[in-house]
Amino acid sequence: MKTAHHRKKQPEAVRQLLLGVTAGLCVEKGASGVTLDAVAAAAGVSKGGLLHHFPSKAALLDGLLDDLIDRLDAAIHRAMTDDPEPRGRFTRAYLKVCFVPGGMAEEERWKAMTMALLGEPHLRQRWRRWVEDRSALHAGTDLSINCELVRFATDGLWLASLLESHRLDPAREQALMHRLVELTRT
Amino acid sequence: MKTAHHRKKQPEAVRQLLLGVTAGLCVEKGASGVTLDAVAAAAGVSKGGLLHHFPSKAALLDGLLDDLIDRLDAAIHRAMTDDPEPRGRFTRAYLKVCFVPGGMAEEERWKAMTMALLGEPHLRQRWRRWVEDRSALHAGTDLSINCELVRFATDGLWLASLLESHRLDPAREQALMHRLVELTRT
DNA sequence: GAAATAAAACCGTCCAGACGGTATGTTTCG
DNA sequence: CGAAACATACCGTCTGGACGGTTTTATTTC
Repeated sequence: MKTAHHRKKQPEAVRQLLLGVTAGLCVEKGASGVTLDAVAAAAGVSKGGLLHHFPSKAALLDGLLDDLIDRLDAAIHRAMTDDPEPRGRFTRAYLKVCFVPGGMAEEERWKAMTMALLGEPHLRQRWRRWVEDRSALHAGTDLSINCELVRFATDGLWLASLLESHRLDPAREQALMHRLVELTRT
Repeated sequence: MKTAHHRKKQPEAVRQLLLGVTAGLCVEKGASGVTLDAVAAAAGVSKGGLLHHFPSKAALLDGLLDDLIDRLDAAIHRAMTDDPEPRGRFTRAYLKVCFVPGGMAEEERWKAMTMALLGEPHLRQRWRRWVEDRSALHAGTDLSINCELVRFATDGLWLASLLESHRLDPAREQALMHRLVELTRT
């Protein structure tokens, strides 16, 4: 790829591209399909270039997690400020961000990340930390049994979409969402 | 089957051992830690021996899934026959099997399996088939929104235990379970 | 403001080790 | 014996990543 030399350099764009390609590859070919060669090739970058942005494979996955946690935090925060009712606010935001179309735009990447997460003990721990932190942070408003239930159901729904399990029809999904939101208010 | 005197080799036992070791390795070292060499070493068997029982790595993982699906079906069936109430019977059994201590003894192996499942598109599809089949099979008794909700929550709970997220205290867990069972009856 | 210099953003190659798998023994058991 | 249950040795490929070069961009200097 000779043109790469003469192209205008946009390191941040390349970085994002690499993360996106990593995520996509993870979904399509599975966790074992994520190799430096494959990522570099799919992104139209040499392996050396890839290793310039992320000095190791672990750094690449860590970078992906960092990026996505930031986005998730931002999306949740956005959803929470739109919600006047304090009780169960975080739980509703969590639900909304995960499943309302515009909530979390990068669904594909999250799928990928979840897979890598479950596969790699190190990432698993980092994720666990995030969950604990957020849980403690919103203990004041989202501690009820029902809220906890809703959050677990959200995770379950999420897992189902990840596994591409039986897609329930939209009407039913709508009803389920409504019921879940309802539960956060009791 | 067991003539303790002259039976030195117990191929079936070795087979089970290999599956167990595979599962354990997957949990401890992550999906990438599952290599034929590692499995063979951890089981105290040569790689040739391992490949005698499972002619390929894919066959090993498939075998693990087969084995666990059989166990899951059996456990669910057992739980269902103990339940007099038809409505939501399957959902309650699903919940019980996943979280009552004696329900599903092989928790470690299920954790491993889920990871491998999410990582490998092929296994993902096989699992999806199982979910669809069971869902259709019990459509008569477990079709309500609440049942679906409970099943999703079960998956979420299970995912949390997989990630070793914040272990909620037993009393709270008990309350949550009670609430979930309650929901299956409405 | 242009030349000089530093630094960042890449490329292409090579390699040591790991990995899945084969091919070929050797022991054990019915 | 003969087949199943293992072990040993080995091979081709792939993978992570180290390394040295080249080109683009930013900064300083005069």
